[in-house]
Amino acid sequence: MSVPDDDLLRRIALFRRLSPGARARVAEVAHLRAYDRGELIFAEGDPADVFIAIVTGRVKVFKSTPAGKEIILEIFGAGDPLGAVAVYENVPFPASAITLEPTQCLRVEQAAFFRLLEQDPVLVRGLLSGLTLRLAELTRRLAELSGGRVETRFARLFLKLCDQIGRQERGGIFVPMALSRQELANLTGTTIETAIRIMSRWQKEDVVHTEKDGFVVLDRSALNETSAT
Amino acid sequence: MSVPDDDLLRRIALFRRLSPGARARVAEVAHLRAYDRGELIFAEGDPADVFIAIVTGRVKVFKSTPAGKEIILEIFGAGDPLGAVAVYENVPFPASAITLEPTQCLRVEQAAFFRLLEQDPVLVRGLLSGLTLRLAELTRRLAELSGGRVETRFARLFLKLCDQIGRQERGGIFVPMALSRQELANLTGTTIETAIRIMSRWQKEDVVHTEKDGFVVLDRSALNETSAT
DNA sequence: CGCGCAACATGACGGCTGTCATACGGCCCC
DNA sequence: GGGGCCGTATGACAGCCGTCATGTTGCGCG
Repeated sequence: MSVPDDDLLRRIALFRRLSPGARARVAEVAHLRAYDRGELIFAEGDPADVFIAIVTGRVKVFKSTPAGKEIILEIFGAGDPLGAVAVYENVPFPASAITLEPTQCLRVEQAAFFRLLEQDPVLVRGLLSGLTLRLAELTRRLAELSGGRVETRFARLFLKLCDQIGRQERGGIFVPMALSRQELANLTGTTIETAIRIMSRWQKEDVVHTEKDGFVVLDRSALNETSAT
Repeated sequence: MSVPDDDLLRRIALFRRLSPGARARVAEVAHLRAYDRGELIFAEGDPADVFIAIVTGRVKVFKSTPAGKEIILEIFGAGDPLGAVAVYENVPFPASAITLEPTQCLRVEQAAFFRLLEQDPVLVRGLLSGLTLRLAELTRRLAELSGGRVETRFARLFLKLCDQIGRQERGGIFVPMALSRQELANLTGTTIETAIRIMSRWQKEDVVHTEKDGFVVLDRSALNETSAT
């Protein structure tokens, strides 16, 4: 654990708008921590005694279904906060978080986090804004999950990935995120076999190619058609 | 539209904890409005220029899926706020709201609502708490929707209704909420036909009976077993 | 190099469930 | 009373998709 500098704090959405003085106060109580790929940051039910934000890397937040399978609620990247709400409301984490890549996180102990919130109403407002976005995203996914076919959900997932992190590269749109078939299945609420079947067919039909470090979307219009079904 | 009294304001969770003086300020800017059953309060995409809270009655909040069907996100009752986040963030309503029964709502114009928020940090904190609960509920439903069978979701829905508003009555647990088959389908993310099939079978097997003004759960243990599948 | 493990791949099979079609009872309104 | 509409009910049928089973490929490791 080391002390973060101001430049690093500015990378976190929640702290970016703070005055330099306020960020200095944050720096005093924040600690950096590095995680390996696949490392558990917190588990569902753990007491939320620390606020966490991602500096570099990516993290999947997931929840176990009553049947014991897991469903990925969201994939967070640099700048996103983790479990902010749980800390604020002092309730256990409602989901688990595991790194998808080597990841650096910024951590603030609960008591110190509360002191920061009291001093800066801007932070509370920031929390509310972030929550709003998540809520909208979750309702969208809820509407999507119900009733559609799995292939439709896959198409929409990849279209979203393209828009968020895709770059024109390798003869298509390269999505630099390595996700296993199992993780794709958990993102779309299906089984690994179905995920494999769809991805295999798309590989053959040159719609989406799987590579070591991500995916290449070759036929975006095909995805658009499928997503409209 | 009429001016609400303090007793009525205390029924709304968000205002209950305010000081009497603060509540008086709320009363000055709030208006009451009555809705018939089945009346639209606001529609997805409408500008969120008014804060609304339910005084009496029940309201379904729903969203349209890409395929054009509707899925009920939540059913709100007395004391619950409606679209608070949208007003706060000044974004269009992300979903629609329609009354399930004759309903009385309290309305505060956007500008006045912002002034209240500035004067009372307690209100902001209250908004955040409410959001947290909704977020948790939505993630739970998201996990539930993915992968389970429809009958399982029905069982869990009725178990939840029992816990929330059920009373020991009519030889079972009476749930005083009249929901059509279509609404049951929208709550569980299925079609009306499947909803009818399940409810018809449960009627024959004396698990759940449908009545004019709600449902009677006769065999709670059967629901428990089904929900475990 | 052989072993073992994890991820990926493919086929068979069955059932849940969505879709289509039809019918019945209650209610409002003319 | 008759007609139309809405909600409920029931059956036939197809197909997606979950489950089970079996192979293949790639990688780390001794």
